[in-house]
Amino acid sequence: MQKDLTLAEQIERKILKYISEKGYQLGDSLPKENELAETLGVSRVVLREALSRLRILGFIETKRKRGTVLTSPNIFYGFKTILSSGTLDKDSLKDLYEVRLMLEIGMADFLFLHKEERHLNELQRIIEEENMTVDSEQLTKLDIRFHSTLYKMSGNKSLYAFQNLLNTLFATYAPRRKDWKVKQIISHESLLEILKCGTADAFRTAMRLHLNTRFENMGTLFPEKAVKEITEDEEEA
Amino acid sequence: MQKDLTLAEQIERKILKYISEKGYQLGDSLPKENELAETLGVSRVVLREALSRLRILGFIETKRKRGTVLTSPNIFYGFKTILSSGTLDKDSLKDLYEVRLMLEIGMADFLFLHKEERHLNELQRIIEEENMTVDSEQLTKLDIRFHSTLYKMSGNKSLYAFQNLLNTLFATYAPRRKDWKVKQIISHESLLEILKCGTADAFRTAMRLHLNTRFENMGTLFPEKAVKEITEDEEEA
DNA sequence: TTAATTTATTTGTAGTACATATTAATTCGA
DNA sequence: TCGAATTAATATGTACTACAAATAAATTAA
Repeated sequence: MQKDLTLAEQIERKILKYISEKGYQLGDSLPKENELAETLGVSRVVLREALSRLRILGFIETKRKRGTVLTSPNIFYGFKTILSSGTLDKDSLKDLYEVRLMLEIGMADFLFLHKEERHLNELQRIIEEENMTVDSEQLTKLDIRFHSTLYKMSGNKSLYAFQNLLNTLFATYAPRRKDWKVKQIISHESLLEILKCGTADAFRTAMRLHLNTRFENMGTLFPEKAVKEITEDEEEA
Repeated sequence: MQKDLTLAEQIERKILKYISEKGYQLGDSLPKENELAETLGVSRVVLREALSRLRILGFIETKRKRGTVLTSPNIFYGFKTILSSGTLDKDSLKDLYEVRLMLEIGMADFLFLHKEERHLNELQRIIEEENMTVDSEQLTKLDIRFHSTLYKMSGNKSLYAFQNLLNTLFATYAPRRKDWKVKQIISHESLLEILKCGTADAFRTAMRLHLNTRFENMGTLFPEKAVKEITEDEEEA
Protein backbone atom coordinates (compact mmCIF):
# COMPACT_ATOMS: atom_id res chain seq x y z
CA MET A 1 0.00 0.00 0.00
CA GLN A 2 2.60 2.54 1.08
CA LYS A 3 4.81 3.29 -1.83
CA ASP A 4 8.09 4.95 -1.05
CA LEU A 5 7.00 7.27 1.66
CA THR A 6 9.62 8.57 3.98
CA LEU A 7 9.32 7.43 7.56
CA ALA A 8 8.19 10.86 8.68
CA GLU A 9 5.38 10.78 6.15
CA GLN A 10 4.28 7.37 7.33
CA ILE A 11 4.38 8.55 10.91
CA GLU A 12 2.41 11.64 9.95
CA ARG A 13 -0.43 9.39 8.84
CA LYS A 14 0.03 7.10 11.80
CA ILE A 15 -0.43 10.06 14.09
CA LEU A 16 -3.65 11.05 12.34
CA LYS A 17 -4.85 7.49 12.62
CA TYR A 18 -3.76 7.38 16.25
CA ILE A 19 -5.69 10.57 16.93
CA SER A 20 -8.92 9.34 15.44
CA GLU A 21 -8.61 5.90 16.98
CA LYS A 22 -7.99 7.24 20.45
CA GLY A 23 -10.91 9.57 19.97
CA TYR A 24 -8.97 12.74 20.62
CA GLN A 25 -11.08 15.88 20.38
CA LEU A 26 -10.21 19.41 19.36
CA GLY A 27 -8.22 21.03 22.12
CA ASP A 28 -6.98 17.77 23.57
CA SER A 29 -3.28 17.32 24.20
CA LEU A 30 -1.27 14.60 22.55
CA PRO A 31 1.22 12.56 24.57
CA LYS A 32 4.57 14.23 24.94
CA GLU A 33 7.07 13.76 22.18
CA ASN A 34 9.20 11.18 23.93
CA GLU A 35 6.25 9.00 24.75
CA LEU A 36 4.64 9.33 21.34
CA ALA A 37 7.93 8.57 19.64
CA GLU A 38 8.28 5.42 21.70
CA THR A 39 4.67 4.43 21.12
CA LEU A 40 5.06 4.74 17.37
CA GLY A 41 8.49 3.17 17.43
CA VAL A 42 10.51 5.96 15.90
CA SER A 43 13.11 8.43 17.02
CA ARG A 44 12.07 11.80 18.29
CA VAL A 45 13.61 13.45 15.25
CA VAL A 46 11.26 11.66 12.91
CA LEU A 47 8.31 12.24 15.17
CA ARG A 48 9.06 15.93 15.32
CA GLU A 49 9.32 16.11 11.56
CA ALA A 50 5.90 14.47 11.25
CA LEU A 51 4.46 16.83 13.85
CA SER A 52 5.93 19.77 11.98
CA ARG A 53 4.16 18.69 8.83
CA LEU A 54 0.88 18.45 10.68
CA ARG A 55 1.53 21.84 12.19
CA ILE A 56 1.93 23.58 8.86
CA LEU A 57 -1.42 22.15 7.82
CA GLY A 58 -2.99 23.55 10.94
CA PHE A 59 -3.77 20.23 12.59
CA ILE A 60 -1.86 20.92 15.76
CA GLU A 61 -0.24 23.64 17.76
CA THR A 62 2.63 23.08 20.12
CA LYS A 63 3.84 25.11 23.00
CA ARG A 64 6.83 24.66 25.19
CA LYS A 65 6.17 22.56 28.22
CA ARG A 66 2.45 22.49 27.51
CA GLY A 67 2.71 19.99 24.72
CA THR A 68 0.92 19.40 21.46
CA VAL A 69 -2.75 20.28 21.22
CA LEU A 70 -5.19 19.49 18.46
CA THR A 71 -6.53 22.48 16.57
CA SER A 72 -9.11 22.92 13.86
CA PRO A 73 -7.34 22.36 10.56
CA ASN A 74 -7.79 25.54 8.59
CA ILE A 75 -8.04 24.40 5.03
CA PHE A 76 -6.07 27.30 3.67
CA TYR A 77 -3.27 27.27 6.18
CA GLY A 78 -0.65 25.82 3.88
CA PHE A 79 -2.17 27.59 0.94
CA LYS A 80 -1.16 30.87 2.46
CA THR A 81 2.49 29.92 2.59
CA ILE A 82 2.46 28.99 -1.06
CA LEU A 83 0.69 32.13 -2.19
CA SER A 84 2.90 34.46 -0.19
CA SER A 85 6.05 32.74 -1.36
CA GLY A 86 5.79 34.28 -4.77
CA THR A 87 6.79 31.05 -6.46
CA LEU A 88 3.45 30.30 -8.04
CA ASP A 89 3.68 29.66 -11.75
CA LYS A 90 1.68 31.65 -14.29
CA ASP A 91 -0.71 28.84 -15.02
CA SER A 92 -1.71 28.38 -11.40
CA LEU A 93 -2.14 32.12 -11.06
CA LYS A 94 -4.48 32.25 -14.01
CA ASP A 95 -6.33 29.25 -12.66
CA LEU A 96 -6.91 31.00 -9.36
CA TYR A 97 -7.96 34.19 -11.10
CA GLU A 98 -10.53 32.23 -13.06
CA VAL A 99 -11.75 30.43 -9.97
CA ARG A 100 -12.44 33.73 -8.32
CA LEU A 101 -14.56 34.85 -11.23
CA MET A 102 -16.49 31.60 -11.12
CA LEU A 103 -17.12 31.94 -7.42
CA GLU A 104 -18.39 35.49 -7.62
CA ILE A 105 -20.86 34.50 -10.28
CA GLY A 106 -21.76 31.21 -8.69
CA MET A 107 -22.29 32.48 -5.18
CA ALA A 108 -25.54 34.26 -6.03
CA ASP A 109 -27.87 31.73 -4.43
CA PHE A 110 -26.01 31.84 -1.16
CA LEU A 111 -26.08 35.61 -1.10
CA PHE A 112 -29.85 35.57 -1.26
CA LEU A 113 -29.95 32.75 1.27
CA HIS A 114 -27.91 34.57 3.88
CA LYS A 115 -28.35 38.24 3.16
CA GLU A 116 -29.02 40.46 6.13
CA GLU A 117 -29.80 44.11 6.54
CA ARG A 118 -26.35 44.91 7.87
CA HIS A 119 -24.73 43.49 4.73
CA LEU A 120 -26.89 45.57 2.45
CA ASN A 121 -26.18 48.65 4.55
CA GLU A 122 -22.46 47.97 4.36
CA LEU A 123 -22.65 47.72 0.58
CA GLN A 124 -24.69 50.92 0.47
CA ARG A 125 -22.04 52.74 2.51
CA ILE A 126 -19.28 51.58 0.19
CA ILE A 127 -21.19 52.78 -2.85
CA GLU A 128 -21.69 56.18 -1.24
CA GLU A 129 -17.98 56.44 -0.56
CA GLU A 130 -17.29 55.49 -4.16
CA ASN A 131 -19.51 58.30 -5.37
CA MET A 132 -17.55 60.77 -3.29
CA THR A 133 -14.10 60.07 -4.65
CA VAL A 134 -12.34 60.11 -8.00
CA ASP A 135 -9.00 58.86 -6.74
CA SER A 136 -8.18 55.72 -8.70
CA GLU A 137 -6.35 54.02 -5.85
CA GLN A 138 -9.13 54.76 -3.43
CA LEU A 139 -11.71 53.44 -5.87
CA THR A 140 -9.79 50.21 -6.22
CA LYS A 141 -9.77 49.77 -2.47
CA LEU A 142 -13.49 50.37 -2.29
CA ASP A 143 -14.08 47.94 -5.11
CA ILE A 144 -12.19 45.27 -3.23
CA ARG A 145 -14.19 46.07 -0.11
CA PHE A 146 -17.44 45.76 -2.03
CA HIS A 147 -16.63 42.34 -3.38
CA SER A 148 -15.13 41.23 -0.10
CA THR A 149 -18.40 42.11 1.59
CA LEU A 150 -20.21 39.89 -0.86
CA TYR A 151 -18.00 36.97 0.11
CA LYS A 152 -18.73 37.66 3.75
CA MET A 153 -22.41 37.85 2.89
CA SER A 154 -22.31 34.36 1.38
CA GLY A 155 -22.05 33.01 4.90
CA ASN A 156 -19.24 30.71 3.87
CA LYS A 157 -16.29 31.17 6.17
CA SER A 158 -13.88 29.06 4.18
CA LEU A 159 -14.77 30.96 1.05
CA TYR A 160 -14.24 34.25 2.80
CA ALA A 161 -10.83 33.15 4.03
CA PHE A 162 -9.96 32.02 0.52
CA GLN A 163 -10.96 35.32 -0.95
CA ASN A 164 -8.84 37.21 1.53
CA LEU A 165 -5.80 35.27 0.39
CA LEU A 166 -6.54 35.89 -3.25
CA ASN A 167 -6.95 39.59 -2.64
CA THR A 168 -3.44 39.99 -1.38
CA LEU A 169 -2.22 37.78 -4.18
CA PHE A 170 -3.80 39.61 -7.08
CA ALA A 171 -3.09 43.02 -5.63
CA THR A 172 0.50 42.42 -6.69
CA TYR A 173 0.12 40.00 -9.56
CA ALA A 174 -2.82 41.34 -11.50
CA PRO A 175 -2.90 45.12 -11.29
CA ARG A 176 -5.88 46.82 -12.86
CA ARG A 177 -6.13 48.95 -15.92
CA LYS A 178 -6.60 52.58 -15.23
CA ASP A 179 -9.95 52.74 -17.00
CA TRP A 180 -11.54 49.75 -15.27
CA LYS A 181 -14.12 51.84 -13.51
CA VAL A 182 -15.29 53.63 -16.62
CA LYS A 183 -15.78 50.55 -18.74
CA GLN A 184 -18.02 48.80 -16.25
CA ILE A 185 -21.33 47.74 -17.77
CA ILE A 186 -23.15 47.00 -14.54
CA SER A 187 -22.42 49.18 -11.53
CA HIS A 188 -22.27 48.31 -7.87
CA GLU A 189 -25.53 50.19 -7.46
CA SER A 190 -27.26 47.86 -9.87
CA LEU A 191 -25.89 44.81 -8.09
CA LEU A 192 -27.12 46.09 -4.76
CA GLU A 193 -30.50 46.84 -6.21
CA ILE A 194 -30.83 43.26 -7.43
CA LEU A 195 -29.70 41.96 -4.07
CA LYS A 196 -32.43 43.99 -2.43
CA CYS A 197 -35.36 42.96 -4.57
CA GLY A 198 -34.20 40.73 -7.38
CA THR A 199 -33.47 37.04 -7.87
CA ALA A 200 -30.34 34.92 -7.70
CA ASP A 201 -30.60 34.26 -11.40
CA ALA A 202 -30.74 37.95 -12.22
CA PHE A 203 -27.79 38.57 -9.93
CA ARG A 204 -25.67 35.98 -11.71
CA THR A 205 -26.28 37.60 -15.07
CA ALA A 206 -25.62 41.03 -13.66
CA MET A 207 -22.43 39.95 -11.93
CA ARG A 208 -21.21 38.34 -15.13
CA LEU A 209 -21.63 41.66 -16.90
CA HIS A 210 -20.10 43.54 -14.00
CA LEU A 211 -17.01 41.36 -14.27
CA ASN A 212 -16.89 41.64 -18.04
CA THR A 213 -13.73 43.73 -18.08
CA ARG A 214 -12.05 41.10 -15.94
CA PHE A 215 -12.94 38.45 -18.46
CA GLU A 216 -11.70 40.58 -21.30
CA ASN A 217 -8.44 41.57 -19.64
CA MET A 218 -7.52 38.04 -18.76
CA GLY A 219 -5.78 37.54 -22.05
CA THR A 220 -3.43 40.43 -21.40
CA LEU A 221 -2.93 39.67 -17.70
CA PHE A 222 -2.00 36.07 -18.33
CA PRO A 223 -0.67 35.88 -21.85
CA GLU A 224 -0.16 32.72 -23.89
CA LYS A 225 -1.08 30.18 -21.25
CA ALA A 226 0.38 26.85 -22.11
CA VAL A 227 -2.73 24.87 -22.92
CA LYS A 228 -1.52 21.58 -21.63
CA GLU A 229 -3.77 18.60 -21.73
CA ILE A 230 -5.47 17.76 -18.49
CA THR A 231 -4.70 14.16 -17.77
CA GLU A 232 -6.71 11.87 -15.58
CA ASP A 233 -5.58 11.98 -12.00
CA GLU A 234 -4.93 8.58 -10.59
CA GLU A 235 -6.90 8.42 -7.42
CA GLU A 236 -5.08 7.46 -4.28
CA ALA A 237 -6.50 5.74 -1.29
CA MET B 1 8.19 41.46 12.29
CA GLN B 2 8.61 37.82 13.17
CA LYS B 3 6.47 37.04 16.14
CA ASP B 4 7.20 33.85 17.96
CA LEU B 5 7.93 31.61 15.05
CA THR B 6 9.92 28.52 15.70
CA LEU B 7 13.34 28.44 14.13
CA ALA B 8 12.25 25.87 11.57
CA GLU B 9 9.44 28.14 10.47
CA GLN B 10 11.80 31.05 10.12
CA ILE B 11 14.18 28.91 8.13
CA GLU B 12 11.32 27.71 5.97
CA ARG B 13 10.76 31.28 4.88
CA LYS B 14 14.46 31.95 4.61
CA ILE B 15 14.75 29.06 2.21
CA LEU B 16 11.92 30.43 0.05
CA LYS B 17 13.61 33.80 0.08
CA TYR B 18 16.93 32.18 -0.70
CA ILE B 19 15.39 30.34 -3.62
CA SER B 20 13.87 33.42 -5.21
CA GLU B 21 16.94 35.55 -4.57
CA LYS B 22 19.31 33.04 -6.11
CA GLY B 23 16.97 32.76 -9.04
CA TYR B 24 16.43 29.05 -8.76
CA GLN B 25 14.11 27.63 -11.39
CA LEU B 26 11.75 24.69 -11.33
CA GLY B 27 13.75 21.50 -11.50
CA ASP B 28 16.92 23.05 -10.09
CA SER B 29 18.66 21.38 -7.20
CA LEU B 30 19.20 23.09 -3.90
CA PRO B 31 22.56 22.85 -2.15
CA LYS B 32 22.93 19.72 -0.10
CA GLU B 33 21.60 19.74 3.41
CA ASN B 34 24.90 20.22 5.17
CA GLU B 35 25.84 23.19 3.04
CA LEU B 36 22.42 24.79 3.23
CA ALA B 37 22.32 24.31 6.98
CA GLU B 38 25.67 26.03 7.31
CA THR B 39 24.71 28.80 4.92
CA LEU B 40 21.58 29.56 6.89
CA GLY B 41 23.35 29.11 10.19
CA VAL B 42 21.25 26.34 11.68
CA SER B 43 21.66 22.70 12.50
CA ARG B 44 20.76 20.09 9.98
CA VAL B 45 17.84 18.96 12.13
CA VAL B 46 16.18 22.33 11.88
CA LEU B 47 16.93 22.61 8.20
CA ARG B 48 15.42 19.22 7.56
CA GLU B 49 12.31 20.16 9.48
CA ALA B 50 11.95 23.28 7.34
CA LEU B 51 12.49 21.26 4.18
CA SER B 52 9.90 18.77 5.32
CA ARG B 53 7.36 21.54 5.69
CA LEU B 54 8.11 22.77 2.20
CA ARG B 55 7.84 19.23 0.92
CA ILE B 56 4.34 18.72 2.25
CA LEU B 57 3.30 21.88 0.43
CA GLY B 58 4.74 20.50 -2.76
CA PHE B 59 7.55 23.02 -3.12
CA ILE B 60 10.32 20.47 -3.23
CA GLU B 61 11.06 16.84 -3.69
CA THR B 62 14.07 15.10 -2.23
CA LYS B 63 15.77 11.92 -3.22
CA ARG B 64 18.62 10.11 -1.65
CA LYS B 65 21.97 11.17 -2.96
CA ARG B 66 20.36 13.25 -5.65
CA GLY B 67 19.39 16.06 -3.35
CA THR B 68 16.53 18.49 -3.12
CA VAL B 69 14.88 19.67 -6.32
CA LEU B 70 12.35 22.41 -6.78
CA THR B 71 8.95 21.28 -7.99
CA SER B 72 5.82 23.07 -9.03
CA PRO B 73 3.90 23.75 -5.85
CA ASN B 74 0.60 22.04 -6.30
CA ILE B 75 -1.82 24.28 -4.52
CA PHE B 76 -3.88 21.43 -3.18
CA TYR B 77 -1.07 19.23 -2.02
CA GLY B 78 -1.54 19.85 1.68
CA PHE B 79 -5.23 20.12 1.20
CA LYS B 80 -5.32 16.48 0.28
CA THR B 81 -3.82 15.40 3.58
CA ILE B 82 -6.40 17.35 5.49
CA LEU B 83 -9.33 16.05 3.51
CA SER B 84 -8.26 12.44 3.68
CA SER B 85 -7.56 12.66 7.39
CA GLY B 86 -11.24 12.69 8.21
CA THR B 87 -10.79 15.35 10.85
CA LEU B 88 -12.58 18.11 9.01
CA ASP B 89 -15.34 19.73 11.04
CA LYS B 90 -18.94 19.91 9.85
CA ASP B 91 -18.79 23.59 9.07
CA SER B 92 -15.81 23.27 6.79
CA LEU B 93 -17.44 20.33 5.06
CA LYS B 94 -20.55 22.30 4.36
CA ASP B 95 -18.45 25.21 3.18
CA LEU B 96 -16.70 23.00 0.68
CA TYR B 97 -19.95 21.47 -0.47
CA GLU B 98 -21.31 24.93 -1.13
CA VAL B 99 -18.17 26.00 -2.92
CA ARG B 100 -18.54 23.11 -5.30
CA LEU B 101 -22.06 24.15 -6.15
CA MET B 102 -20.88 27.69 -6.76
CA LEU B 103 -18.12 26.53 -9.02
CA GLU B 104 -20.31 24.31 -11.15
CA ILE B 105 -22.70 27.15 -11.73
CA GLY B 106 -19.99 29.77 -12.13
CA MET B 107 -17.80 27.85 -14.54
CA ALA B 108 -20.21 28.25 -17.47
CA ASP B 109 -18.23 30.91 -19.30
CA PHE B 110 -15.08 28.87 -19.22
CA LEU B 111 -16.85 25.81 -20.52
CA PHE B 112 -17.92 27.73 -23.59
CA LEU B 113 -14.48 29.25 -23.88
CA HIS B 114 -12.63 25.95 -23.90
CA LYS B 115 -15.14 23.39 -25.15
CA GLU B 116 -13.89 20.96 -27.72
CA GLU B 117 -15.50 18.22 -29.73
CA ARG B 118 -13.89 15.48 -27.67
CA HIS B 119 -15.41 16.87 -24.49
CA LEU B 120 -18.87 16.93 -25.97
CA ASN B 121 -18.41 13.42 -27.28
CA GLU B 122 -17.30 12.24 -23.86
CA LEU B 123 -20.39 13.76 -22.29
CA GLN B 124 -22.55 12.16 -24.96
CA ARG B 125 -21.04 8.75 -24.23
CA ILE B 126 -21.74 9.11 -20.52
CA ILE B 127 -25.35 10.02 -21.18
CA GLU B 128 -25.75 6.98 -23.40
CA GLU B 129 -24.37 4.77 -20.66
CA GLU B 130 -26.76 6.37 -18.22
CA ASN B 131 -29.68 5.54 -20.43
CA MET B 132 -28.64 1.91 -20.50
CA THR B 133 -28.57 1.24 -16.79
CA VAL B 134 -30.95 1.45 -13.85
CA ASP B 135 -28.44 0.47 -11.21
CA SER B 136 -28.35 3.25 -8.64
CA GLU B 137 -24.69 2.85 -7.82
CA GLN B 138 -23.71 2.81 -11.45
CA LEU B 139 -25.78 5.90 -12.12
CA THR B 140 -24.03 7.72 -9.31
CA LYS B 141 -20.66 6.88 -10.78
CA LEU B 142 -21.76 8.10 -14.19
CA ASP B 143 -23.11 11.28 -12.67
CA ILE B 144 -19.77 11.94 -11.04
CA ARG B 145 -18.04 11.26 -14.35
CA PHE B 146 -20.33 13.68 -16.14
CA HIS B 147 -19.61 16.52 -13.76
CA SER B 148 -15.95 15.64 -13.57
CA THR B 149 -15.78 15.95 -17.35
CA LEU B 150 -17.22 19.43 -17.08
CA TYR B 151 -14.43 20.42 -14.72
CA LYS B 152 -11.91 19.05 -17.15
CA MET B 153 -13.66 20.94 -19.92
CA SER B 154 -13.22 24.21 -18.04
CA GLY B 155 -9.55 24.07 -18.94
CA ASN B 156 -8.61 24.93 -15.38
CA LYS B 157 -6.14 22.38 -14.08
CA SER B 158 -6.18 23.58 -10.50
CA LEU B 159 -9.95 23.47 -10.48
CA TYR B 160 -9.93 19.96 -11.87
CA ALA B 161 -7.51 18.82 -9.19
CA PHE B 162 -9.67 20.46 -6.56
CA GLN B 163 -12.76 18.73 -7.82
CA ASN B 164 -11.06 15.36 -7.74
CA LEU B 165 -10.31 15.85 -4.08
CA LEU B 166 -13.85 16.88 -3.28
CA ASN B 167 -15.23 13.86 -5.10
CA THR B 168 -13.47 11.44 -2.85
CA LEU B 169 -14.45 13.55 0.13
CA PHE B 170 -18.16 13.77 -0.51
CA ALA B 171 -18.42 10.19 -1.66
CA THR B 172 -18.10 9.28 2.00
CA TYR B 173 -19.45 12.34 3.74
CA ALA B 174 -22.46 13.29 1.70
CA PRO B 175 -24.15 10.19 0.32
CA ARG B 176 -27.03 10.75 -2.04
CA ARG B 177 -30.67 10.14 -1.56
CA LYS B 178 -31.99 7.15 -3.44
CA ASP B 179 -34.37 9.23 -5.52
CA TRP B 180 -31.88 11.85 -6.64
CA LYS B 181 -32.07 10.83 -10.26
CA VAL B 182 -35.84 10.95 -10.45
CA LYS B 183 -36.23 14.35 -8.94
CA GLN B 184 -33.87 16.07 -11.34
CA ILE B 185 -35.45 18.99 -13.12
CA ILE B 186 -32.86 19.44 -15.82
CA SER B 187 -31.21 16.34 -17.24
CA HIS B 188 -27.67 15.82 -18.45
CA GLU B 189 -29.07 15.71 -21.96
CA SER B 190 -30.42 19.21 -21.61
CA LEU B 191 -27.10 20.47 -20.25
CA LEU B 192 -25.24 18.95 -23.15
CA GLU B 193 -27.70 20.44 -25.61
CA ILE B 194 -27.07 23.89 -24.19
CA LEU B 195 -23.32 23.34 -24.29
CA LYS B 196 -23.61 22.48 -27.96
CA CYS B 197 -25.66 25.39 -29.16
CA GLY B 198 -26.65 27.56 -26.21
CA THR B 199 -25.12 30.38 -24.21
CA ALA B 200 -23.15 30.54 -20.97
CA ASP B 201 -26.00 32.40 -19.37
CA ALA B 202 -28.49 29.72 -20.28
CA PHE B 203 -26.13 27.06 -19.03
CA ARG B 204 -25.82 28.73 -15.64
CA THR B 205 -29.57 28.78 -15.20
CA ALA B 206 -29.88 25.20 -16.36
CA MET B 207 -27.11 24.00 -14.09
CA ARG B 208 -28.70 25.75 -11.15
CA LEU B 209 -31.90 23.82 -11.79
CA HIS B 210 -29.97 20.62 -12.39
CA LEU B 211 -28.37 21.00 -8.98
CA ASN B 212 -31.64 21.93 -7.32
CA THR B 213 -31.87 18.71 -5.32
CA ARG B 214 -28.38 19.37 -3.99
CA PHE B 215 -29.43 22.76 -2.79
CA GLU B 216 -32.54 21.35 -1.18
CA ASN B 217 -30.81 18.43 0.49
CA MET B 218 -28.11 20.60 2.01
CA GLY B 219 -30.20 21.23 5.08
CA THR B 220 -30.44 17.54 5.84
CA LEU B 221 -26.87 16.73 4.89
CA PHE B 222 -25.41 19.42 7.10
CA PRO B 223 -27.94 20.06 9.85
CA GLU B 224 -27.99 23.02 12.19
CA LYS B 225 -24.81 24.70 11.06
CA ALA B 226 -23.52 26.97 13.74
CA VAL B 227 -24.02 30.34 12.13
CA LYS B 228 -21.03 32.02 13.62
CA GLU B 229 -20.24 35.56 12.75
CA ILE B 230 -17.58 36.02 10.15
CA THR B 231 -15.05 38.35 11.66
CA GLU B 232 -12.67 40.52 9.74
CA ASP B 233 -9.43 38.77 9.06
CA GLU B 234 -6.43 40.75 10.07
CA GLU B 235 -4.26 40.84 7.01
CA GLU B 236 -0.69 39.77 7.38
CA ALA B 237 2.22 40.89 5.31
C1' DT C 1 31.97 -0.27 -26.38
C1' DT C 2 29.07 -2.11 -23.01
C1' DA C 3 27.87 -4.46 -18.81
C1' DA C 4 28.96 -5.41 -14.11
C1' DT C 5 31.07 -3.99 -9.91
C1' DT C 6 32.88 -0.89 -6.71
C1' DT C 7 33.25 3.62 -4.62
C1' DA C 8 31.82 7.94 -3.04
C1' DT C 9 28.37 10.94 -1.73
C1' DT C 10 24.07 12.53 0.08
C1' DT C 11 19.79 11.85 2.32
C1' DG C 12 17.44 9.19 6.13
C1' DT C 13 17.31 7.79 10.97
C1' DA C 14 18.82 7.35 15.81
C1' DG C 15 20.73 8.76 20.14
C1' DT C 16 22.39 12.02 23.35
C1' DA C 17 22.98 16.40 25.46
C1' DC C 18 21.75 20.76 26.67
C1' DA C 19 19.08 25.38 26.14
C1' DT C 20 14.77 27.60 26.91
C1' DA C 21 10.35 28.52 28.23
C1' DT C 22 6.50 27.63 31.13
C1' DT C 23 3.88 25.36 34.51
C1' DA C 24 3.82 23.82 39.25
C1' DA C 25 5.56 23.91 43.80
C1' DT C 26 7.63 26.17 47.49
C1' DT C 27 9.17 29.74 50.27
C1' DC C 28 8.90 34.13 52.31
C1' DG C 29 6.62 38.30 53.87
C1' DA C 30 2.58 40.99 55.37
C1' DT D 1 -3.94 32.69 56.18
C1' DC D 2 -3.30 34.74 51.90
C1' DG D 3 -0.57 36.45 48.15
C1' DA D 4 3.70 37.58 45.83
C1' DA D 5 8.14 36.16 44.68
C1' DT D 6 11.36 32.60 44.04
C1' DT D 7 12.71 28.06 42.93
C1' DA D 8 12.24 23.55 40.88
C1' DA D 9 10.51 20.42 37.56
C1' DT D 10 9.25 19.31 32.96
C1' DA D 11 8.44 19.27 27.94
C1' DT D 12 9.64 21.37 23.77
C1' DG D 13 13.45 23.49 20.90
C1' DT D 14 18.08 23.09 19.03
C1' DA D 15 22.60 21.10 18.18
C1' DC D 16 25.99 17.62 17.40
C1' DT D 17 27.52 13.08 16.20
C1' DA D 18 27.27 8.66 14.13
C1' DC D 19 25.76 5.40 11.12
C1' DA D 20 22.36 3.17 7.68
C1' DA D 21 20.62 3.15 3.06
C1' DA D 22 20.25 4.42 -1.48
C1' DT D 23 22.05 5.89 -5.74
C1' DA D 24 24.90 8.45 -8.99
C1' DA D 25 29.53 8.28 -10.59
C1' DA D 26 33.71 5.95 -11.40
C1' DT D 27 36.12 1.93 -12.33
C1' DT D 28 36.87 -2.53 -13.93
C1' DA D 29 35.93 -6.62 -16.67
C1' DA D 30 34.10 -8.83 -20.84
